[in-house]
Amino acid sequence: MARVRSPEKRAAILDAAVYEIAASGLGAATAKIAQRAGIASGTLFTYFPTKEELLNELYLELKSEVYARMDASFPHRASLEQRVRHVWTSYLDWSIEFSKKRKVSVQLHVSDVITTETHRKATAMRGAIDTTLSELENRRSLEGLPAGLAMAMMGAMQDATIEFIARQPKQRRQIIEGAFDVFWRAMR
Amino acid sequence: MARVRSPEKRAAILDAAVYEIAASGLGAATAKIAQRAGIASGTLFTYFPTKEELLNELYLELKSEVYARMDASFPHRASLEQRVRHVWTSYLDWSIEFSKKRKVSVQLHVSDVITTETHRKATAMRGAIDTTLSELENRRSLEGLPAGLAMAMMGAMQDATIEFIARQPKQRRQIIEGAFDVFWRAMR
Amino acid sequence: MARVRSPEKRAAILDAAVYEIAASGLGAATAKIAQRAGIASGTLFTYFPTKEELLNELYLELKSEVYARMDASFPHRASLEQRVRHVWTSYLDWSIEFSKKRKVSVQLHVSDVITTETHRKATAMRGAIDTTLSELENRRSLEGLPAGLAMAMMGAMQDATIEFIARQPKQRRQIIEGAFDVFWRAMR
Amino acid sequence: MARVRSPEKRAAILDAAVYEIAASGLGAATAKIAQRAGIASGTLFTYFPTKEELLNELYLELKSEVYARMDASFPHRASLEQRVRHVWTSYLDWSIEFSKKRKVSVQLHVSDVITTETHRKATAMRGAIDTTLSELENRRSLEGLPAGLAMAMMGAMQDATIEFIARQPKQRRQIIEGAFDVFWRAMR
DNA sequence: GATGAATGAGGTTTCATTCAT
DNA sequence: TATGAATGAAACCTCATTCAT
Repeated sequence: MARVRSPEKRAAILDAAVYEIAASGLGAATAKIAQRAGIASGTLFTYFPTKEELLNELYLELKSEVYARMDASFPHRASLEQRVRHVWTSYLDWSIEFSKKRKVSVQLHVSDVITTETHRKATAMRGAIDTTLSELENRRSLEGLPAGLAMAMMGAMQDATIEFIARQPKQRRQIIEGAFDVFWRAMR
Repeated sequence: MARVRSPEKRAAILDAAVYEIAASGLGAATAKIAQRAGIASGTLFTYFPTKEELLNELYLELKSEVYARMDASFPHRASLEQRVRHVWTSYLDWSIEFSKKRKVSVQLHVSDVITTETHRKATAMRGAIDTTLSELENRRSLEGLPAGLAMAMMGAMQDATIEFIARQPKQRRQIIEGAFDVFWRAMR
Repeated sequence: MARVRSPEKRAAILDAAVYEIAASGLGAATAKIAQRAGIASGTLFTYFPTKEELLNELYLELKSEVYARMDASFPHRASLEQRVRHVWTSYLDWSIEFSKKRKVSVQLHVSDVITTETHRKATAMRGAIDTTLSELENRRSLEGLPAGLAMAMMGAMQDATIEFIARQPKQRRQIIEGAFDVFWRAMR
Repeated sequence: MARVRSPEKRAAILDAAVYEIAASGLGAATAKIAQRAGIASGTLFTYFPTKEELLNELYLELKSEVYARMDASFPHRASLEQRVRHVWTSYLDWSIEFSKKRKVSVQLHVSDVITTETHRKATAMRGAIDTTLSELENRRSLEGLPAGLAMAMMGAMQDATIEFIARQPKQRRQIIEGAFDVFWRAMR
């Protein structure tokens, strides 16, 4: 049996990628990523055959991390509002705690490197959230609007909110709550 | 120093940049942009000293184009709702008509090439919209929330809406109106 | 030090090398050769310490195969013409049957990887053929010409012939015979 | 008007390519070729878009050089034998004088980088030689053999001859003449 | 002995920018 | 001013070989 591919190294590469991409954009050099991950430049390619694949995997990793976070303490039996509020809050908390990760996630989302297949996989990862969000969409207030719009709007409104929290970190809790109220009003 | 000789060439370069960046991302080669603009590769640098400046100017150009569009038929004396609805609708119309421009605008916004100075200039361009939007923000419903959040939310919600229109172009009008209702409910 | 454990594996590597080199030239990756041979990339180097050695061994293997083929049914007691014709025909038959092997053999011959030592060994392998060919060279018609020229010319003329057979495979026998007549005329 | 692509540089690249390929095979680095040609590594690609194109152009250049050499003092009114002898001798002279060029030409010919299109162009370059060679092929002695075989055989026999001249350069003239006699006997 | 992950030099090609023409 | 050839620093990726397992 030869040396075995180490999950630690894989994780180190993805971590390094977040750091470098946050700093230099998607053009970040694979060599720099490898260096920061503490491996030889060529080694990166035993874990990800091309840069493109690395980026796609990174996207999935980031998405899965947020979803895991939301699922963790999900209040399955709470009221719809409570559940939606949980999604709202936990995503914003994650976004602020790991702002580089969020930044990279957005860059990837906007770019053309993420394949439809990857987008599909990412969507499939939404566990408890999906149930909650679709419950939300069935409300009268969103009648006649395309499925998925509620979720998309939530994401969009969260993204808008984040920038303001970044500028006034001390008012974090207040902004998060206040913005949720705005969102919730829209959904009623 | 970018002494501008022919406004036509300048415009041609910006147009070409939109096309190429929409196709290949911000990494689009200046040489390709020049070629598409029908000029020699070196000439581009007579109009824009560096690629970075080109991108910043492009961003301003795109922003100014949207704002001009909104200002054009702005219903200055209409009700607040009517005026906000105008902003909402005219932006979405522009986004759909010039989807490449919007795509590029988003890419630029997310990336790090746009300087704070450029962002400042872009903000300063909002004419009639600004008055309307700040009127909106002064409402009780947004009390306690940071200034600018309403505008940011509108932008974010529009971006979310656009993707759904792209997927169901025939329901365009209905989605635009429905989504506005959602937005307006949030603002009340 | 290439302690040979399994002759089957060794043979598999050489076979795989023929295939890959025929497809991609001498630049064929050792890893691909190993893969096709059904072994791990590192194992290849247990059998051949360097790629260069592999290529040299491969050259000898191919040469020895042709010579073995010629020796197999060699008409030791036939007339000189009959014996030479046997060499001519059996080489061409082999070349057509194993065209990849011939192609690789030529590539190796032309390149600089084959050492003089290997060339020497290859020459030493010519068994019955050598006797026949030197008999041919002693004829008056080749007087004053360097030793070995007859054999070289035969090889050259065969190589020229092969391409025509490849293009008109149905006339194979006729071309082989006709070309031999041309060659034989040259030798008389 | 910008700087103009200089034929001298193009020639320098091709010359450098001959030198480097003769030394290291077709794997010769484009950077090394550029360096030897006295230009920046990137400049090479303004003259030849890819290495493959460079190699194809190089092949044509070498072929055209030989053919030009043969055409130069071609004895159009001499006997067939005299004309064929001219082709024979002038090619061998060129091969010996520019042995690196010949070596590279052979490497290219054997490899797979030369496209069929290039081969076609190369064939089309044979001027006076073609007329003479086809006259040769119409002789009774080659009846029933594929068109082009005579020319191919001549090439092959010349190649065989060259190696012997390389080993005994002092007997050059004698070997050239002797080998031609052998060839001519084959053609009668 | 067999495996395949790890290495890092080296390969081709691209690109923003400069500058001779 | 306009041109596009020239530059050389990266960029991504491949590969022969080593060596821990």
